[in-house]
Amino acid sequence: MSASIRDVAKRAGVSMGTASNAINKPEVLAPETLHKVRKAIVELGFVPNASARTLRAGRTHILGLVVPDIANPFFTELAKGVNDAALKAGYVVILCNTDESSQKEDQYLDVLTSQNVQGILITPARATNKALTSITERGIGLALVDRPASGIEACSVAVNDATGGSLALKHLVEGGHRKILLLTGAKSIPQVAEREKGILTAIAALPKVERPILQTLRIDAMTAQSADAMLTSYIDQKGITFTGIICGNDLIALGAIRALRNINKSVPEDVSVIGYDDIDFAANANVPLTSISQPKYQLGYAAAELVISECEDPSRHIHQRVEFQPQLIIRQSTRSITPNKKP
Amino acid sequence: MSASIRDVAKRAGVSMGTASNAINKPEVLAPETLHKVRKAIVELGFVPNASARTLRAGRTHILGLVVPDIANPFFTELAKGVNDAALKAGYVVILCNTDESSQKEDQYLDVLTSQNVQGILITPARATNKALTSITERGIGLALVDRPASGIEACSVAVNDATGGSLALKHLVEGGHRKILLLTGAKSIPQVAEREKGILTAIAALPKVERPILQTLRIDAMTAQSADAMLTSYIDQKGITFTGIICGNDLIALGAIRALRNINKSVPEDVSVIGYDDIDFAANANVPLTSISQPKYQLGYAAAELVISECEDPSRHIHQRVEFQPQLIIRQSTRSITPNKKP
DNA sequence: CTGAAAGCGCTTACAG
DNA sequence: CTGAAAGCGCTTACAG
Repeated sequence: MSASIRDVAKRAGVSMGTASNAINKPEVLAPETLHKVRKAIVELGFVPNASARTLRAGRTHILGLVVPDIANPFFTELAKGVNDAALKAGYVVILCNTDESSQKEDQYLDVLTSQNVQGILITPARATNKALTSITERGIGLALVDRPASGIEACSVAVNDATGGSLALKHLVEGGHRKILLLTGAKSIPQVAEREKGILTAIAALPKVERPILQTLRIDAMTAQSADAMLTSYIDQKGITFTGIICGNDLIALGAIRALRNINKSVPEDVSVIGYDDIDFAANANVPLTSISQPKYQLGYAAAELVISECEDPSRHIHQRVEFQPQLIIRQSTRSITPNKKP
Repeated sequence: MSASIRDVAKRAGVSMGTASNAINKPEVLAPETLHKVRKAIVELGFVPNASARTLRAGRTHILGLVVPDIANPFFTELAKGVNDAALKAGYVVILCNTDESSQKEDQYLDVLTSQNVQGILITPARATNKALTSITERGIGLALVDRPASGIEACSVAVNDATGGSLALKHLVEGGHRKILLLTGAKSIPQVAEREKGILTAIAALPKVERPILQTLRIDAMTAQSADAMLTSYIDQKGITFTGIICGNDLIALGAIRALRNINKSVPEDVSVIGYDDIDFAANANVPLTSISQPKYQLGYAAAELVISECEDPSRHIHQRVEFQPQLIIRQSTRSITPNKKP
């Protein structure tokens, strides 16, 4: 059997209470006593039993992270942020992958509840989930990630997608592009819709002479394959009626570049392509991708901090909405087509 | 405060022990008693406290998954497999990302221990970790993932890396390649060493005339960037002294292709390149990658099943080593340079 | 600064 | 079939 705090106390020649204090409130102990206890802890390889601790103190130090697709690099990075913030605060996180299924989501929410998690971080599969309210009612901390909290008493951490869309558009327009293709997914995806709104707003704000013509091509799945196939057939029918493409994400951008290459068009010489997300691979692609970067890691980190602060001091906690700003990362997949514009 | 089993007992007019039995061993109760207790449970909305239960009964239904880098698509897929298997069996998994740091690994191992996880799945950062033995000694189930168990009493699930290396080599040799560069990481990484062994074995088994000359270039990090930089300077000094490259993983392959492209060499026309892992992106790269595929998801799923079976019935459990076989996936980054060889 | 003692909520032998 | 009691391992007032 593994050592208990009783063994530690015995070995160090102190009481259990003192041994406990050595771990939880080292500052109240005399240095010598502390040293003795620590020595005993090391020698015995003592690890506190979390269940006992929880039972007494009422805190599990467990968080739940619920995401639609952990295979998506976006969520992977986010998960890393959550993990690091959690570890730093002495929390641990249970990972729940829902495959975009609301049913699996509810199932996980139940499991997390029965595990007495102190907080839950979630990017809901759908716009709303009524199960979420019962979470907060049970006194479990909650934070919405990559989606602003709407109609729910909770913290949220998100990135401004409208700004992101506008950044992409402005970059192309400043490069002299006036015929732009928007290659993206279904409008029912909140992020897609929001970015589109940003693009339209940015166009409206432009002086008339600079306003580009915007075509939109929606693809079924936000993957490279889908983008490649649909762009190819689009060009087949219409020809290349644009000088720049704004993509729904980096995978789509990569697919678009491949489609163009297959018909012997190169990027950025013939067409400029801009992605979204700035996934790790974007910088390492054959044509390093210009993209809109989102602070994925920070998104997770901030959300975890928020939930943890709620767990630590629920009474003083105030729900907040944190919003990050996306950032334009210029690499080699876009170029200016305005001759002699800048000095 | 939420109701405790004491409240239930009081309300039902029975003892706590009887109330407990109503939940855990309903068959030993008189039907009437059972009914009374159940009624009280419903009326009070009683939910058992998992920590108390665990403290007494000793099972948390929590698993820990420790990986070096969750951002690596290989481990992401693996994690999905683990999660799915766990959910199916009513377990939940705590994700631990070590960033290849042994220190972080030990830290997580401690946290998992103190959380009383019932089992741990781990791909250790280094060849051995003495902390692992103390895990099994504590009665925590253990499975080594993507690494055969050596010197440790535990289950393991791995892919035969020697076979993988040999598959890669044979593919190039069959394509007529006789000058091959092995572009990989440090030999201290078990997988790297094992694949290399497979390559050498395969060479030795070849008829003398077919035996290729093998050069080896080791890079610091198994990333595209590192591969690009080091291959570029290697070629700078020696020129292109090979017709094919076997890479340590797909990221390296992607970096190699970029390096070649920068000096106007194309793949596979000038040089054939073969990757390893067959990550999702491999198929969608600009030059779709020939690669050695590993059953990532299944690796995780199988390992989780093994650990869970150990948790469920430790006495009857027998440690086993599961080995999967890698598979050659031929795409467009390699080609045969033997003219008129095949009909 | 340290120790003795109560108790977190539950389960589990053990009597009866 | 049911109840009284011990105890899982820890933390936390409370004395001293």
